[in-house]
Amino acid sequence: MSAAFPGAGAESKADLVHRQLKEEIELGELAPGTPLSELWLVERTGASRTPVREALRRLAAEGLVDLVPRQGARVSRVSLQSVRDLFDFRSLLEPAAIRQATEAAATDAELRRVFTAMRSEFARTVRRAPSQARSRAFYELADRFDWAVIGATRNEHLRRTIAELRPHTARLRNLSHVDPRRVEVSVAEHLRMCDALLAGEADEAATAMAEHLTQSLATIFRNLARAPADGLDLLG
Amino acid sequence: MSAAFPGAGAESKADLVHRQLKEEIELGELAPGTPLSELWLVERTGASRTPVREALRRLAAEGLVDLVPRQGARVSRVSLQSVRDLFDFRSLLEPAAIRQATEAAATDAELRRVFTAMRSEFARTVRRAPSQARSRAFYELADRFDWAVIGATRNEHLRRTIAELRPHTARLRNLSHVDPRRVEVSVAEHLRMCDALLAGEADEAATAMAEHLTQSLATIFRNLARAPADGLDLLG
DNA sequence: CCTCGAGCTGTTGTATACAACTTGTATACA
DNA sequence: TGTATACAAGTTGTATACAACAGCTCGAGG
Repeated sequence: MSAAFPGAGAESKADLVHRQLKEEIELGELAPGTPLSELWLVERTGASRTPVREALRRLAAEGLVDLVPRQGARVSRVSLQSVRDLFDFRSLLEPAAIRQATEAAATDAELRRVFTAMRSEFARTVRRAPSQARSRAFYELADRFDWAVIGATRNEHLRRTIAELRPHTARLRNLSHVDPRRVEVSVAEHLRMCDALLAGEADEAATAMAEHLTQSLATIFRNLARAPADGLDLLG
Repeated sequence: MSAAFPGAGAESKADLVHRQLKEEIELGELAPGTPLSELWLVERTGASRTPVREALRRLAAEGLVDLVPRQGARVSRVSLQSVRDLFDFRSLLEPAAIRQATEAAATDAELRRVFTAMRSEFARTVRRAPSQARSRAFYELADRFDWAVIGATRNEHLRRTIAELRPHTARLRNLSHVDPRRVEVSVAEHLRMCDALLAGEADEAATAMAEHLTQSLATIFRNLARAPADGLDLLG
């Protein structure tokens, strides 16, 4: 019983290429602006042009690839303005999402269990000595937190839209350099969100999320001013 | 010089099929649930399977088509829950958008001119005697208003997301029956939005938009309860 | 009467050949 | 020297053939 529902067992080649490329773009292995010729991707992935094209089109719809007709695809560029836009938009969506998650948790014991466990993990993280490993562990945990919030979001459109923004955020993190001191503060922000969510205080949770995003953006900009990052266009 | 920027002059067959299908779905000519076999679309449009597939994939990304792997595409279904989700999401996005538009108009004379002209048109509409023609004219005008707001939205993500929701809203209007009395009220709501926007009162504009959306949803549900609409699943 | 399975039919997934276009280069000319 | 033009290489857009899979009918067996 490997397939839970029809068509779930098999991953099409288009899915495969899409997933691979998405991952590489997210990790920054394919830098912004990198040309993605269909033929090159055919050689690289072993698939034929048809699934490669489909993957590129899908990535373009997600904003990870810029597609110019009759000219080809490139990994989408990242400008200062696009970073601002991304975080402004997240500041609109994610407070609303955590508000819905808070309301959902009020009547869903399993959800409360998940967030309680996460709260413990965040608390453990903050007691560890600063290190590369701790930073990695924290961001992995923060990712799981974000996905949990997304999963608890009732509104289909809201859920899908936030999910689509995540690769952009992840890429930004992998393109810029991590500030170890940021981890301390960010853990505190996540603890605050967990507490509010578990206490059923939707407004407080939303506020905490908004401030968390504001702080994240500020940190990114501060670090960018200091260390003019690798794959970023600083035009905007 | 018909092409303002590279690749703008020619519309690919994929673009064509996409646009045609989108329009037919929006108008309700292709009812929710209608199967969209690739071969059938090939016969219908004259294009080959490759562009047809691309169009279907794009429509699926926009949520207008449901795509089941190895099984095919259908025009996406509309449930009561999906209508609620749509309007809840719009209530989150569009007040923010009109807020940005209001701020933009404060420093953009051309934008003010556009909205002033629209205000006049709305005022003219309200003085006409109720009729089918007036309803059509009003909705066409309301559409232009929405697009103007979208166009004045600074945030790229916000703009794209709202634009992507519009076909869903339009389809809903074309699937259900128009209530002539709603026009009266809706015109007033649009006048209020125009006034606030032109006066530079962003909060008032946002509030007006939020209430407008609330009223729209309420009307749709009221009419649906009375006249169980044609192409809608009433499961949710 | 019901269940199960083989085979058929029609569908989507994939590969590939061909057409149309864009860009860069080399050459001719003012 | 600068400019325009024709050619060539490489790219994407499109059509189509083939492969793999899902659903169905129909008959055999219990």
